[in-house]
Amino acid sequence: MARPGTPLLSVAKIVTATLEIIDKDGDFSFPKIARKLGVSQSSVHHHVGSRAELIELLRAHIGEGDLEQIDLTAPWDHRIEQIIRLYRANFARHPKLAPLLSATTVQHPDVLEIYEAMADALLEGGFRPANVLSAVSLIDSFSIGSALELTAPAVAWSANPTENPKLHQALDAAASPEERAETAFKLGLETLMLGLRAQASRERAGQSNSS
Amino acid sequence: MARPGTPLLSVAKIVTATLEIIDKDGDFSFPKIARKLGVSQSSVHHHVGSRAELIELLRAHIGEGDLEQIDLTAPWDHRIEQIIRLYRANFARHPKLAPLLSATTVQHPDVLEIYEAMADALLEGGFRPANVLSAVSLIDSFSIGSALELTAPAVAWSANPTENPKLHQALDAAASPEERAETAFKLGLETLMLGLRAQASRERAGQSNSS
DNA sequence: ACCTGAACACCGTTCAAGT
DNA sequence: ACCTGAACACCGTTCAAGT
Repeated sequence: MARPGTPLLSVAKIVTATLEIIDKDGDFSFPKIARKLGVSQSSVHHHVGSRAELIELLRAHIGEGDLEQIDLTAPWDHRIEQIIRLYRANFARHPKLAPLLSATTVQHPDVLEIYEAMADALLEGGFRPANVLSAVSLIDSFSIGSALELTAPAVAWSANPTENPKLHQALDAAASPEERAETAFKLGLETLMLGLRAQASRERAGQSNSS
Repeated sequence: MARPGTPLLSVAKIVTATLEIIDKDGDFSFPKIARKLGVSQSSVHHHVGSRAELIELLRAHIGEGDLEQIDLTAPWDHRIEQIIRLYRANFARHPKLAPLLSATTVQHPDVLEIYEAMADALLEGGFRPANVLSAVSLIDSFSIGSALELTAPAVAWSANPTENPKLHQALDAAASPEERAETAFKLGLETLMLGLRAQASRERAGQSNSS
C-alpha cells in the first residue's frame, strides 16, 4: 500500500495526535505518533520534517484564535493583561506542553502576531522602542515561569519537618499545587501590571533608566 | 583493566565534566561524558544511576555556597532579593543549563535549604503560612523565566518590517539579547519586590485575599 | 504526491563478568 | 568496590523504492 486515493495523513492530524500524546505521556516521539495514526514513522516525517518544526506547530496550534479574542479598543495595559491571561489559559489546558515549548524561540508567523500586538500595546503605553523588548522579555519570563509551575512546581510535597521547618510549615498550610500556582499567578499578574504601568509613566516622563 | 588502584571516577568529576559539555553543546549524554573522561559508559552509570539524578546533582553544584553568601541579618525583603540575584548569577554563568533544570522539581537537600531560607524570609515579612508557597512559586516563576530568556529569548532577530512593524521597530532599537535580558531582569526584580512588599503589608493588615 | 521498509547514528539503562 | 563489554529497547533522520 502506497499513495492511497485519499491521503491518510495531514499536518493537522499529526499535530492533534501529538498533543494528545503529550497530554497523556508528557512527551512525544515520532514512533508514538506513527503508531497512534496507524502509519509508518517515515510517513510522519514526510509531512513534518523535524521535531523542532513539530514543536513550533504545537505552539501555533494552542494559541490559535488568541488574537481575535483580544479587544483592540481596550487600553494598552488591559490588552497586555488579556494576552497574558490567554497565554496562561492555553498552558492550563495542556500543562505538560510547557517544558517542551520553553526551551525554543518563537518562529511561527501566527505566534509572532501576538508579540506584535504586545509591542503595539507597549509602544502605545509610552515605552520607548529601545525598552519594548525588555518589557516583552519580562512578560514572557513571568508567563513561561507560571506555565512551568503548573507541571513542575519548584518545591514538591517533600520537606523534612526538622531539616526544613519553615518550608514544612508552608507546605502543610498550602493548598493543592494547582491552587497555589493559581494564587501565585494572580498575585504575579497583579504586581507585574503594577510594575509595567509604573515603568510606562516613568518612560513617558522622559526619564532615562541607566541603572 | 578493571578496579584500578585509585578510582578513575568520582561523582564530582562526572558533574564537572557534564557541566562543561552542557556549556559547549547545550545538552549532555552518558556516551559524551564517558568519552570525555576516557571511561566506559556503564562506569558512569555506576556512579550516578540515572539521568534525572545527574540533573539534580547539577542543580546542587551550581548553587553550591549560595546559602553562605546570604546576609541573614538583613531585612526579609533584602534576603529575598539576594537569593534571586544569586540564582540569576548561577544561570548567567551557565545559560544553557536553564532548559535542563526548568522541567524538574527540586529534590536535592542542599537546594531545599535555599527554599527554606526563602520561606523563612517570607514568614518574617508577614506572609501567612498558607500563602508562603504561592509567593515562592511566583519568585521561582520569575527566576526560571529570566534564566530561560538568556538562551531562548522569546523573540529572536527575525521580524518582517511589513508583517510585524511594531515588533520590527522594537527589535531595531533594542540592545543585544544579553543586554535586554539584563534590563528585563532589573525591571522585573524591581517590580517583583515592589509587589511582594505590598502583599506582605496587606497580609500583616490581616486582609484575606479571596479574589 | 504520498506512503513504506530498511538503514544509520544516536540515546538511557541493565547486567553478567572481570579484578 | 570499581570498571568493562554486550545487550536491550528506545530515539530522530534519511533515502531508495513503490504506486
